[in-house]
Amino acid sequence: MLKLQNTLSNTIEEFKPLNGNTVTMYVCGPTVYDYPHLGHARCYITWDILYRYLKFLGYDVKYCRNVTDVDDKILAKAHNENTTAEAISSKYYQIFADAMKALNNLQPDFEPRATKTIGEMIALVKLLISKGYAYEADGDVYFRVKKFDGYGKLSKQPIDDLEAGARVETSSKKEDALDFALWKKDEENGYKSPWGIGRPGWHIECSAMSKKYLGEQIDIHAGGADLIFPHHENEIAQSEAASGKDFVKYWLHNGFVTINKEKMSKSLKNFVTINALLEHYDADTIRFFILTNHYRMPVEFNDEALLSAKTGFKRLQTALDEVSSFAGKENIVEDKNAEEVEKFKNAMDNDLNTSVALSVLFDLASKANSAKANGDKVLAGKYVGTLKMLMSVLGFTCKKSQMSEDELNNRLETIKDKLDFVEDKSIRGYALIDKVIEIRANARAAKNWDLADKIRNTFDEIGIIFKDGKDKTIWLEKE
RNA sequence: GGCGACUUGGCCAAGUGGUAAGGCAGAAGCCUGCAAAGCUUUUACCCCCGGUUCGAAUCCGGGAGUCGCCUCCA
Repeated sequence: MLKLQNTLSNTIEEFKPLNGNTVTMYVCGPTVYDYPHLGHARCYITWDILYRYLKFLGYDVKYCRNVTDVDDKILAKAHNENTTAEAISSKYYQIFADAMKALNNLQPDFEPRATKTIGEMIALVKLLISKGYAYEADGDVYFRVKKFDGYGKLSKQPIDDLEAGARVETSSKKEDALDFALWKKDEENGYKSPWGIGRPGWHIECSAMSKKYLGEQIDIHAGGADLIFPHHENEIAQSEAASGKDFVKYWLHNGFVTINKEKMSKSLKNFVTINALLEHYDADTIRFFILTNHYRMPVEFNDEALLSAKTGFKRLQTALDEVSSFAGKENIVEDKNAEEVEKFKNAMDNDLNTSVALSVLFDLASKANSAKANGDKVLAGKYVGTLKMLMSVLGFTCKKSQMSEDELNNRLETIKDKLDFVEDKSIRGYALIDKVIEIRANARAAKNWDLADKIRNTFDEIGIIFKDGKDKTIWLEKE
């Protein structure tokens, strides 16, 4: 039985979808005006894993992750770069989408853009006005916070303390300092509405898109913990005031990535972009790094941690590759009833305890390696098949990247003068490597260690390593 | 000031009352012509002080330290 920590109750609750086997899940997506950083990666990897795990459990999941493409920052950037908001948001949406793909996050079932949902937002604002929860003021529309009884129930903020807070934006247009904007007058960049030309407020976007794609009541709404207040609090107010029903059954929030113990963020300028990180570490390493910590805990970024993750993941990858090759395709089977799968599910069921889930993968890798060492292909295939299945549930690519033949030939070119031990000079690419392995195998059989070592050293120069197995030698790209 | 979270071995980390998973790093051994990979073994007075309990890293109280939200923020 899956259990998840619900921010609303601040307790771990059993997960029971509202409607049978269907799960509706909404995640607050990015505002596309800049490069996404590791903090975004953590958030979207976390919820990607929830999506994958729910599907693994057999649920029919409808996953919606919006794109906020109408926003002050987008407009400001467009102004600075002398272009349109559309150009800015399209550019950064594409960068975001590429990053998600590079990280091996699954595509959500719906990925609506705010600018395509304006009609629904206007309808929702109209409804709130008609119910007395909102009011127009000189082209703006504000939500009447004190009219909504449950305000503060998610963030546990006593409304009096909020009011006392000095940092709440005041405006002479508002009836009350706590009221927040549903619609803002903007005659330059706005859309037609009953209140004149303007733009939607940030919070109404998610309420409208969630309602349009998933319905008035949904199972899961997730996002970074920094969205709890005011964003999610305001979403609750808008959606529940409009529908009169509970908006979300389970509110889930992920912790931050920190750097020098401080939250990684745009404003502190202490962020590392996903693209920059991918230049040094592969997607599996980044995912592994994220999964070593529980999703609600902070995770501290530094190179030592990434290096540790890289080595750790490599152990799983090596087991997967080498044991698969040993066992042979016919022996690799997924054993869904294996005790390790049971342990994995127990861990994931416990509020997505991915660090324990990872320990199950190491257990399987270890058992697979041992089976290989004992020459048991059937057992090795069983363990490695199960390992592969569970790695896929966690969203690892499980693909080793083989060097392209062109790249290989480029590298071979730089050592061509040292390949005098290959008689046939016409062979190139992968075939040449195979030939070299054969020559080296013969040299080793003849105990010609000088030649065997010379070959290995020569290829080491171009970043290619030979690993001598029991009955065959394989080559790898050095990292 | 209000609300919330965290403090476990050299580093990271799990642990939801019964005596400390796992990973990285280190050490020893086995295997291998050597190397790589792998296998085996190996290091914890759980921030401090009280309390509850037969028994607490786990529950309660107090203290110290760290962080987050309360403003755009994943």
